[in-house]
Amino acid sequence: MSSTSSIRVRFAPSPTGMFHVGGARSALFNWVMAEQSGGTLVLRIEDTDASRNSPEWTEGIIRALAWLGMDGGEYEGPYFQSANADRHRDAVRALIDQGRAYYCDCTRDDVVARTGDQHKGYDGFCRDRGLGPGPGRALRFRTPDEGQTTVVDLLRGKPVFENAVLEDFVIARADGSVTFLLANAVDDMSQGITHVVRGEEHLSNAPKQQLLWEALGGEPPVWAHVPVIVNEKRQKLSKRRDKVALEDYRAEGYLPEAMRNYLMLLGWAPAGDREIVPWDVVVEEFRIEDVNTSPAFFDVKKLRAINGEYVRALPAERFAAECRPFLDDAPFAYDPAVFDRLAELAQTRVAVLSEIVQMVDFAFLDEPVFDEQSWNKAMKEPAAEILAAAEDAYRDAPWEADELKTRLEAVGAARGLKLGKTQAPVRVAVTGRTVGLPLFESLEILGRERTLARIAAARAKLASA
RNA sequence: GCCCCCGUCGUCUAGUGGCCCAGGACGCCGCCCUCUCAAGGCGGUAACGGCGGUUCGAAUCCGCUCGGGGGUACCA
Repeated sequence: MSSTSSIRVRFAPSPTGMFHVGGARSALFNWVMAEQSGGTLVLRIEDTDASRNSPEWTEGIIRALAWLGMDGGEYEGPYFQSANADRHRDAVRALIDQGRAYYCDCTRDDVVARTGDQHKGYDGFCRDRGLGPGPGRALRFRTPDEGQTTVVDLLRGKPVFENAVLEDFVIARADGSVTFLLANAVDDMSQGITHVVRGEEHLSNAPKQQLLWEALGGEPPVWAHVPVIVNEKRQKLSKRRDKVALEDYRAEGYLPEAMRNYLMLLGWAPAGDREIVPWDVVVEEFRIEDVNTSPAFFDVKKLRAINGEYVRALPAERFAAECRPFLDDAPFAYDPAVFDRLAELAQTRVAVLSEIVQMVDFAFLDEPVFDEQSWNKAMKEPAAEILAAAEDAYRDAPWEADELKTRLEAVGAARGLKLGKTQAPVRVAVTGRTVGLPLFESLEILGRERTLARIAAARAKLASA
């Protein structure tokens, strides 16, 4: 991207549902392009379908973009497509005057009845009927009968579409409202958009919109249709069947930096064997023309791994701070000072922030959770004996991790057991689980009184079983 | 059906005629470290969809074929 040309890109979501990862990736691609070229990113909310829009979705989009790093200062807008109705109407008027649009009273059923195919598109029935405006009449764009439309696409070369196979598509509904194809093109035109970067599902719209640009006297933009993101069955991610809401990932404790990094990796890679790269490196090195042209699978496992990298790289106090919202939602009250000590032990063990809760809950719950599997696994012979000995050994021990470890080691050694075996019943008695934070540091933080009480409780339970 | 796009390990990718009997990462497996689990270290598993060309030489170029996907709405 030359720095002299001032490019204008846009992200144009429709507020019809939860903001999803596919949209996030499109937004990111556009943002990077604007950043690296010194150009402008325009945010336009495409709210022309009143029946499916809702203000809450618009707020969700803006909130999600902010989470990803795009606050109001990163883009121009938001503009609302519904506010451009005058311009849309003018464009429609111009098309009618030019004879490029005509009225049509066919219903979907009429068309299907004639063509016998649910997916065949409009058959041009009303092309030359000379219908005027009226109830039940939509306005269609008359596509050229011959010639071809070549779409210049940064990722796909120059796909050529025969104009003859482009159907006469609807530009204004019977109620007068305009459709996506028209509104989107007119807004791009009037907002001076130079590069349209969007999902591949729009590729077949490009020739239609380009025809509109040309009919309206505009110089068509450069297109870049990025591949769709797919699920494990290699189908486009769907809000219905796949987990795609960005908000869900945020709520689980994925970091925006990690999500951003991962999303950029879908179809693109920095030079060299690098994957974890800070945003400014992405801005510097990303080239839209290098984006892969084949669909990419949204792999949560990989996202999780990358998130883990970012979590571990966090300064300790920031890690603790990021964890706090998850603890606030947990079913117990916690002492921040105690938590800070535990956080240090937990940081390498947490890949997704929400996991922090079960990592530290033992320290804040009155009694540890009861996990049957853990209990059954650890409380086998000679668990009762070990617990009894541990209780004795700890009763007057200096309350310090190393000392606690040494004493339990001795308990095990007396029975020919390694620490790995000996610690299991103590761990389950105190934390409820077989896996968790380093045990002796945990005990030190928990304190003598509660540790002994829990060991005693476990012994009692074991005895009564 | 028609139009368009796509095809390297299970996954995300590197690779633009020789550096590739294909590199990295995630996953998976094993070993080391180790109080559990992680983290970390080391090692392993595993791919150019197929067939024909072009070329001294092809993952890279061409053709065909097979496979996958997107679109085909008075949704966006």
